[in-house]
Amino acid sequence: MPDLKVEQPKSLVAIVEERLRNAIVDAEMRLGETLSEEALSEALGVSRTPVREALARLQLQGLVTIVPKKGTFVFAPTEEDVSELCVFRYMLETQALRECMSKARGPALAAMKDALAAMEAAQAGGSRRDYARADTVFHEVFFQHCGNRYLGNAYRGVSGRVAALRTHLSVPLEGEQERSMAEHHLMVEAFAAGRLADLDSILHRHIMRAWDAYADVLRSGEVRG
Amino acid sequence: MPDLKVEQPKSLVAIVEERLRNAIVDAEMRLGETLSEEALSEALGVSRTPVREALARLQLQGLVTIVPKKGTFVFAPTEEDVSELCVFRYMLETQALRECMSKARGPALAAMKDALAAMEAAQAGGSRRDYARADTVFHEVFFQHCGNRYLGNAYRGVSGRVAALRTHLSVPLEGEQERSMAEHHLMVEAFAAGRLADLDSILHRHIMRAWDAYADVLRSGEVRG
DNA sequence: TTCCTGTATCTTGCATACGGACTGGAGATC
DNA sequence: GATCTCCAGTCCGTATGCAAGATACAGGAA
Repeated sequence: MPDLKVEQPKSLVAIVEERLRNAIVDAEMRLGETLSEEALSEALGVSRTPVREALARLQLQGLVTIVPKKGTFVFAPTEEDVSELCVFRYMLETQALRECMSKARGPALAAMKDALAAMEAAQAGGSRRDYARADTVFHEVFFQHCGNRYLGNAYRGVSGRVAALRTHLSVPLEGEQERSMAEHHLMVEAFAAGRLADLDSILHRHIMRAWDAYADVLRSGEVRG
Repeated sequence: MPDLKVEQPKSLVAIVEERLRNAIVDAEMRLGETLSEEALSEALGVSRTPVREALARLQLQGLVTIVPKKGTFVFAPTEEDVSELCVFRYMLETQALRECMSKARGPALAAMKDALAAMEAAQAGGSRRDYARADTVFHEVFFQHCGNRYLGNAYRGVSGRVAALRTHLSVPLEGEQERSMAEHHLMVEAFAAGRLADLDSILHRHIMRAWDAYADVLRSGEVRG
């Protein structure tokens, strides 16, 4: 018998969650913005129940903050937050890369090259949002091939924030995107060559430079509602 | 004016979540056991809504599995699961210890000693459940003092599973608890002396030995409902 | 003016109702 | 006896209603 498996239609909760997540990550909403369950449910054309459940999930991903009886707000990171997030992210990514290299070097490399191509395409296309998305995909590759689901889950738990910061706080600095591309190229090269130490240091520099940029923007206070 | 701040009564969701979590972690429920939202809500004396929300949170902690339209089940780890979990746990704990040592050595050491004392008390008292709980607290200390909330969150995301395995899969092997105590003592000593490399290797041995024990029990198949 | 207070209106927390999807078993059919 | 079909029971997904806390603001008292 052929494989006739049908995919289940997504639940409303899943749809709402994805929609809201995209709205936050793609900067359709401002950091700190107030969200009302009722307003959202009306805007989305569903009842409050799935909205509420989706918001609860997003809270666990750190994308919104729910204050009892007051309201729900898009997350608003402090400088310290961003710093800790970067440190944590570096820890996860470096570990994931280590696992990738020892367990699934070939497939991981191929996927990284694909993602890199997508980044180049986005850069050529000139859309900052597309570039940020491709960047996100690139880093997700590490976790798809690391062979440890818990590592991947942990990353998923912060990837929303990372991606959101990328979109909200990235400023089109002179040559910034070019430097980012160059670093990604270097990472792929180091990975292909199996130079783990180099890879670590590039990744560290890459993430910490991003942190600098974010911190600058945060200090300038331009992103608050 | 004196400080008269009142603590907010916990929400029903939080209460239900904690209650269910304890029930799973303390092995009041069997691994793989079926949970019905309605049955739970009746047993707990609340409506399905908070139960449902609590179950969703527990799913994100990996303590239950929700199958759409079918039911909710207490998690049932495979041998592979446990292996990946141990690897991941070692990664997190070793990183947390590193941060503790460089940022909050004194307080962390004090807290570890307290936890150790509690473990000894539990051992003297002879309750396996109390010992397992104290063990859990000991390892949580690392994350309370590591100064990185994301690291702590990531641990919270798996600590339920870790704690549950401790209770479900630990068998009172000859001298097992004594060996565990000895290892914890060694860890505290190494931490106090600032011997990070030793600490790492003790921790690694400690976790991997636990893994061995769990795997044995899993293979024997005694824990399934 | 300044401060307090009552109230209108917002928010979420929780309970409940209904319908669709799944499961297991009794009975019919071959 | 084996297999199919139908049906009742159970579960979840979603919508809706009500209660209670939080907030903002108008209006009165000092």
